[in-house]
Amino acid sequence: MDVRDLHGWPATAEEAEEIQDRLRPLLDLDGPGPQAPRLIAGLDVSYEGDGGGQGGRLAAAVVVLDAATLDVVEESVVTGTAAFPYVPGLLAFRELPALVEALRRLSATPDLLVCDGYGLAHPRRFGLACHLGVLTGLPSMGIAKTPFVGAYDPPGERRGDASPVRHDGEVVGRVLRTRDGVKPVFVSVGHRVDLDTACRHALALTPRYRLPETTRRADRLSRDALADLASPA
DNA sequence: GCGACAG
DNA sequence: ATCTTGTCGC
Repeated sequence: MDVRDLHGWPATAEEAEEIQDRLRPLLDLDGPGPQAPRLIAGLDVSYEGDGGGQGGRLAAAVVVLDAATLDVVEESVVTGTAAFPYVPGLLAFRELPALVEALRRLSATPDLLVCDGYGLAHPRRFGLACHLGVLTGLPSMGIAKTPFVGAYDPPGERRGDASPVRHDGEVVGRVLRTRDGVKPVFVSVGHRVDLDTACRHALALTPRYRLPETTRRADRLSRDALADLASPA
């Protein structure tokens, strides 16, 4: 049983957008959110072949880290198929079923979910991080590698420097420099956490590299799972 | 009307 | 996301 059986699944972009509009009011944006989480989960999905259409093979990974040491506490990875074609703004409908299943197989309950992509900084204010937060009830946030919606001024060159991302007259996220002189990342809240707290977690998760350890670990795990699919050990 | 467009 | 060679820098 997966999320598609619970509420059906959109067959068209219009239906998908309706679902986002219907779930958005369920978001908790009051914050501040977890200040000292013990377990932080990273989520990522890898695709096989041309990862643009629907039905292609994929691997969804969740890696739970000890927030204090960034050591891996638990891993979960599932293979499946893309549940929707890639459409900017509708990424969640592609990856949600596999990600939710991977989360379901976890024995630990994370205090925070860190997604590879956006939360509130989304055309309809309901990116993947928001959707996962509402479905699980867990605090969630997104860290994306490239710009999507909104305008911003380039942040300063030092780690920790940041500037707001504005869209339709609202601050929907923050461009954050996680390493000195390296291209910044885009942080936005998902559910039950505020932007300041999300950025603090983003910095805590990047002691060495531009991308957070959560997504680095989940990316490697999902990639390896796909490789094993092609040529099992 | 014409581009741009998370992963 | 994935497909791919070489190249610059620590």
